[in-house]
This record gives sequence, C-alpha cells and structure tokens, in this order.
Amino acid sequence: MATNPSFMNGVPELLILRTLEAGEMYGYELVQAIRAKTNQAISLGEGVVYPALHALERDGMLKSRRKLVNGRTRVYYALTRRGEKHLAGLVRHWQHITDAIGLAIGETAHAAVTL
Amino acid sequence: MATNPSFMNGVPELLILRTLEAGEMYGYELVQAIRAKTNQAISLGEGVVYPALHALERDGMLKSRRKLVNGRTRVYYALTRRGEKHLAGLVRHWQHITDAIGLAIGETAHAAVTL
DNA sequence: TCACATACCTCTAGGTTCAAGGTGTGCATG
DNA sequence: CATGCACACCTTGAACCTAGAGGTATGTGA
Repeated sequence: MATNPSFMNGVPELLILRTLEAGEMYGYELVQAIRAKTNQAISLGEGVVYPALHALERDGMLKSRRKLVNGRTRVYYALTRRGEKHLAGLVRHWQHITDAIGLAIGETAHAAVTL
Repeated sequence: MATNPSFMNGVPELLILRTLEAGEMYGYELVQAIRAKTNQAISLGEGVVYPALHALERDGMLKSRRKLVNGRTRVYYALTRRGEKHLAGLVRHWQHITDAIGLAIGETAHAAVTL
C-alpha cells in the first residue's frame, strides 16, 4: 500500500493533463501530440494513454464526450476544474523533484513554469 | 521483457552512482547523504539502496571492501571505471528526458551539467 | 480487394519501488 | 546494569506502473 506514491511516477498523467490544457483532444491524437511536443523523446503507448484517460475520468479529472467525425467515433476528453487543480499540483511536484535531483547531480539549473 | 527500461526508472541508481563519485561510502551513509543532498526531497529507503548496491556490484559498476570502524563492520562501495562510464550515460539520459518533459510542460529551463 | 492510417480498447508480463521486518553492535541514560 | 536509541547490514512481500502485443472496426487510396 504505497501511501506515498513513488516519487517518479505519474509522468504520463502529467503529460496528458498538461496537453489537454490547450483544449479537448481524443486519445489517438494525444499520443501523437505528446510525441511531437517532446521531439520524439517520449512516446507513450496507447496501452498507457487509454487506461490513464479512463482512470482520470473516473476520478473526476476529465470529462468526455463522443463526437462523430467522418463517420468515425472519437472520444474527446477535456479538463475539469478538479483536473486543473490536480495538474497544478503535479507540476509543482515535478518541479520539486527535478530540482532536488538536479541539485544532487550537481546541475546548475534555472527553471520557470508558465502557468 | 522491458528491453527499453521504463524511461523514468533508474533514478535511485543515478543518485547512488553520482553520490559515490565524491568518494567511497557505505550504504547507511549513502541513504543519509542523498537525503541531505536533495534537501529531504528524496529519501531512498534502505530497501532500495542495499539491493541496488548489490546489483551494481554484480554488474561491475561498483567494487566493495569491508572495513572495521569502532568494532563495527562497514561495507564501503567505490565506483569502477565501468561505473563511471555508466553514470555518464545515465546523466545524459536524465537530461534528455527532463528537457523533453520540460519542453512539453512549457517550462523555460537552462541547465548545464558539471562533470 | 488489399493495405494502411485512423480510432478505440484490453491484457499480461516485467521491472521497480516502498514499507516493514529482522539481526546485531556500541553507547548513553537512568 | 538494564533499557533504549543510533548505527549498520540485509531480505521479503506487496503494490504499482509501464511497455508491448494483441484485438476490433471504419474510411480511403491504390
């Protein structure tokens, strides 16, 4: 029962939520958007994205609606207010952790997040 | 069979190796050194450190020697040349990943590693 | 008709990490 | 001298996450 989530986990979650901040998207689109945004450095498989999307919706972070486009069904996901708040926390946590590691590694880093 | 290590793994390994770069240390000391270096942000349990140390030695990244101090036995670990090279790769990888995430998150960051 | 990109989804195996437990020594406190 | 705490090593179990492969189905272009 990991009361403390592993300090390194939830990066896919962070990436998904952050990407969705720009506006609603559907799963398949997200996979590619993230790959593009990270210059191919990070490529989340669909096996990661879809389950994450479902869990996030179950927890009230996202809401979805089905949309018919070209005879094809797409499920668009959008951030809820709860999701936005959660995202802000995730970003802060990510900052905190990477700063700490950068410090330990002996990196000199200056980072600012634009929210 | 994760041929590709999960992109987020190996942080404890990175921290351990990097800390050992300053000179040989024993497990118990490492746990506290890392906690101190990261301002308490990251606290690796002994259940993480000891197994990691053993695996790292098995793989030729570290070599150990027993030392008697105040009637107590300590096992000191030191980096091998192989370990140093491995560490350099881990640092580069970490940089790459965090840069990519920072990019996706919309962070403006400038970091330089001092090797 | 065949193949491929789109679009959704599930399942399983694998590796990692955490928390807790277990052994034993030295030292300080009462 | 007994009790407890810091030191120092270690293993085990469960929980978690991710990757990767697999499965269904539609539209479009060759």
